[in-house]
Amino acid sequence: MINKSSLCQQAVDLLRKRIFSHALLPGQRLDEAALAADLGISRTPLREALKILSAEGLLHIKPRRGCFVAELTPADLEEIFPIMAMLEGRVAYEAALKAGPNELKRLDALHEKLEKYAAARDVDRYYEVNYVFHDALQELAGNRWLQHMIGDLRKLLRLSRHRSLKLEGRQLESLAEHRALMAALQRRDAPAAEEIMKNHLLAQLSALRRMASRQEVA
Amino acid sequence: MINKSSLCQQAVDLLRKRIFSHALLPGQRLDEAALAADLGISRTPLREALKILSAEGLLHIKPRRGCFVAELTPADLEEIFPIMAMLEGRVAYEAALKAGPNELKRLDALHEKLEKYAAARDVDRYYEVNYVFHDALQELAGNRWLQHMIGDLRKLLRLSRHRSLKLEGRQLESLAEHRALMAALQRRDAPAAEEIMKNHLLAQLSALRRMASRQEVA
DNA sequence: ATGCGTTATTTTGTATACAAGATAGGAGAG
DNA sequence: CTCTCCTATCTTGTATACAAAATAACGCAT
Repeated sequence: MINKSSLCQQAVDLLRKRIFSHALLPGQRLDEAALAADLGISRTPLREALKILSAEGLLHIKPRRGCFVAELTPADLEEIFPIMAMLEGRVAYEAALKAGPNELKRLDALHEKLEKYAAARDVDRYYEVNYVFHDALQELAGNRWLQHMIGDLRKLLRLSRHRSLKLEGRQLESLAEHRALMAALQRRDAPAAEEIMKNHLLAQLSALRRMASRQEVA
Repeated sequence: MINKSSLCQQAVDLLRKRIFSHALLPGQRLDEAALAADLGISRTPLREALKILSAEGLLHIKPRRGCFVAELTPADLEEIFPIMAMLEGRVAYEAALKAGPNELKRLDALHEKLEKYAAARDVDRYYEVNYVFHDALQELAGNRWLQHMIGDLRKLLRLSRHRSLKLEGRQLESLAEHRALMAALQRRDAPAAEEIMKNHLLAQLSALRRMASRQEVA
């Protein structure tokens, strides 16, 4: 690991990683002096990093009161997932239009991996490959701003663990949705791809709802 | 004007204003020392402000080389407007579902103003009221994250002047679209409202294209 | 013992000082 | 006269020091 970039950028990267890995928990307060000492840097670049993360929505800065890791409520998820559904749906639409034989091969290879990990009940790898698949699709769509918007929201969603795949039967559903998506892409059926992707995202939200209500009971 | 917030926040607000008013032009380089002196603050809070504006996409920071006002290319607009169309379309959809008699009255009042300023050929006021109308619709939809996403993109679009209304006949078209939107809202026809709003945004892009090609000729 | 007010301490916000990389200008060689 | 390399200067990046606000602690009165 080469430390070539600025300390501010390094701090941003590291804190993001800590937030995503839940080493820093939503709602938690960050002490500047302590964090700076921990990272081995001064408060100046650290504060710049905090401002950046705040602008990204991962932190909330309360003036004169400190910096807190952002929290997503169920109500937030109810808003964010439908937006993601639109954006990712659009990606699927554009990708279907642009998909050449080579790109389809690459996507299909990723899809095969999904099938494999699903069969092996390996939720973590499935999740990971799923992420790569969506990423590959975005690259194929080649819409930088769409990618940017989706990336912003995806970052926010990583604030808490949303492992809807752990819900009984959800992984199979997810896999079926991916299968249908691949079929639509191979048919170059852009509207179908869009619709399937939308429903894929909305199904995730639905699964999360079911998990939440189950936890309330328990 | 009370200076109660932090110097960083004040710097953010002021610089944003300068960018939006085109006192700072896309591509322009910002000298930290000079800017700090100009604002009467030190470089510490100024740099925090620059990081925030960079995260918002209004500035680009090239490490060790300085800070530049962001530029939007026609290609960027081709990507951003369709995304705006989706998001604002969704706002119209949700607003149509939630619209009560009082809210419809308020929107109608704003629409009347639009009609008035259009008749008076007052492009600036039309633009302003148009903005308020879209804002009121977002408030009515009551979807904070949707509002947030749209706000982010709208900020970017303000980097350069996109006065599509100045194009021959465009203002009349725009007005007709608004009229159709109001009608759909009053009918509580959410899908129609969504479609009209989408087309309203895409028509703006189309007008911008026509303006660009006309300028190329000239 | 509890509630309030005052003081002490911690923590954020800002300014200044310094280090290192980038730019510009000039001197020397071809 | 032009190109290159070296040096001087400027600019960004970082650390430290200080001011002001917020929190915590303590004592006092009820």
